[in-house]
Amino acid sequence: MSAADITAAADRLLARYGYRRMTVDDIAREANVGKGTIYLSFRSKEEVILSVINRHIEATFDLLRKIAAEPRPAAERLEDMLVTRVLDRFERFQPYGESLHEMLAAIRPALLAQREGQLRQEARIFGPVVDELGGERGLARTLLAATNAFLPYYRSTEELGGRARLHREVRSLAKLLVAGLGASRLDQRTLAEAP
Amino acid sequence: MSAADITAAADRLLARYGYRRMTVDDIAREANVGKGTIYLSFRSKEEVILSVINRHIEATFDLLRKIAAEPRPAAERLEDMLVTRVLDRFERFQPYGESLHEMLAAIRPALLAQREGQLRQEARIFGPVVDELGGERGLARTLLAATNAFLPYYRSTEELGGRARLHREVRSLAKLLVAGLGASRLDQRTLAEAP
DNA sequence: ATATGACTAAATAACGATTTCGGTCATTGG
DNA sequence: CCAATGACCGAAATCGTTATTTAGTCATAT
Repeated sequence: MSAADITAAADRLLARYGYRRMTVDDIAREANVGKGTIYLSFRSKEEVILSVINRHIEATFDLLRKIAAEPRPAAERLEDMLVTRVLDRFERFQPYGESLHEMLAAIRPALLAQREGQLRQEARIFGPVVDELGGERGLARTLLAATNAFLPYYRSTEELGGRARLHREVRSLAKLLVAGLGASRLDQRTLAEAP
Repeated sequence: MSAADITAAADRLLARYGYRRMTVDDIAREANVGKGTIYLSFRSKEEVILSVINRHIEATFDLLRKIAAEPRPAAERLEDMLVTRVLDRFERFQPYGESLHEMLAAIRPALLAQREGQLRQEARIFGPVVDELGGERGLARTLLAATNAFLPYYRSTEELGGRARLHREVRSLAKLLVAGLGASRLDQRTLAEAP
């Protein structure tokens, strides 16, 4: 029951103080539980942080699934999904400010360990919509790779520019990618052969 | 006359020892000049490193210009340019191994300061070829953004996987982007309106 | 002029003393 | 009973200080 409470408490503290100056005792106090209680739900402090991050990522995935199921042309849905993938993540991690990178750096190995699984999961959300358009199986992964450079994980918040600029750039890219997907349906052979 | 020699010497040392354990005295010894001589051509150690990096980047730009000028269909040229942009950079920075990131981190501010200019320069190389295909002015920048996630600057060498995998992924993305560009020519309006 | 390397100030490492913090576990109160 | 706790432990971070290294300068030499 308290696992979610602990995660929520850690999230609040992360946004306020950043990773370095958030101790396990702090989390316990903020969540109104004893320190030991945290270790009934999590194996380590790192796992608590990971849980915070994953909650955000899962929330974005939910949004993507919702868009994927909307009754609109697949092209529109796919474009919006790509934009949402980037913008929702941006908005979710914006509050952590520059301390985000300190945090990501601190748990980098664990993050990398699960990144592949998460990409696979995300590809599974995009897959069916890609299917509706032109079909090549691996293209969902390609779409993700193309938009990855806009994620906070890769660029610092300031490098991403303001929300408005990011929105413009990623929208433009999304349109281009969807257009390419549409075209590839007409000309499958060109895309199939990869040296 | 010796500026190039110094840059070359620094490059050799960087690949061998990494950034941290390469002193200005080391560079002077390797280049067979006195330490003071280095400061006749460069304002600081940082500028020497920057010069090493820029030499590589310029070399890649030369390759791109060459491809842009080849007597082939614009679509083929553009696709190869995108692949080359990523793969040539990969091969050039591969030798530095993991010490690359330590180096990039050390001179990050200077790097960021010139990044915008370099992107503009690169966009100017891609621009004409994009024009030949479908034309939208800003799309060159979009193409660069889409392939940025594959550059060593953003991912660690190991995250990029082996050369073969990187090649496959970026080729696939390049084909998709070029296809999209071709399609956008037929349907300009869709791409023009960005919220 | 041009190049140099001894010199200096500043950064970085080394080190031990001290504090902080993640994780455990014997105790407790519901 | 046993889920929850917080005092406790050792490892790791931090600090204050000294020793060493190194980036950058400049008087001198070629």
